[in-house]
Amino acid sequence: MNSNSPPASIDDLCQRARALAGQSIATLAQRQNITVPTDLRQHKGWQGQLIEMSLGASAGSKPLPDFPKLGIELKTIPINQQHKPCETTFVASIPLLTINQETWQTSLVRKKLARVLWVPIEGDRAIPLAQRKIGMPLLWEMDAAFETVLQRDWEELTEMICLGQLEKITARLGTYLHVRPKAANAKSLCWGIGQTGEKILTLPRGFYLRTMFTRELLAQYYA
DNA sequence: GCATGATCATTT
DNA sequence: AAATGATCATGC
Repeated sequence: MNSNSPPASIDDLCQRARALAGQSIATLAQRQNITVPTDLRQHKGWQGQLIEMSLGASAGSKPLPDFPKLGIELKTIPINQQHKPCETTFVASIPLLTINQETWQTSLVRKKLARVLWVPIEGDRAIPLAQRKIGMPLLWEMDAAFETVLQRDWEELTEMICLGQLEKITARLGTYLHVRPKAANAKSLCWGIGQTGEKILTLPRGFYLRTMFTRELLAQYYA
């Protein structure tokens, strides 16, 4: 599914990424010999995988960064007509029963967000998918200012999960990071910790980045 | 079920 | 219009 070789270096990756800017989804799909779906309703991950292939990322569901050798995570980010992110960004699933063993320093969230190649893509549903264009990618490293806020969010939300306050957690909590369901449907359940410390069946949850976070991030570099 | 990739659809 | 809560596809 991927005949593209992985980038040999960060410079190599950056060059490849920059070369995508201005290209359309149709163009990239043709190069990979794949068909563009009418829309993303039943193909929600398709666009991300197209970019992975186009940049030589290791495809598949391995729990590794997209570019293992470089330690870089790839994230596409849908942007509106004002070039602002119009969706949240999924970061990681939450191991509800064992996250008490984690700290911010050891957390998957911190690992995944340490270095990210953000690839903006037009996401306006009025634009046919095939015609949407790639924006200028940004190789980003978490800085102290962002980390301070992310850490605080992570610690507050993680504490609530550990204390059995799962049912009190809503997506309204958290400045940059928040917690939302991450499931196939409402019947997909997993075990979590309830109010009195008992195990309860609940929806799987994940950490997501608010649009405000990616909006500020992109604005810093493209302002 | 949980990892990968997210967007959809409804509410606010 | 933006945010929240729900959902879709695929592989192991």
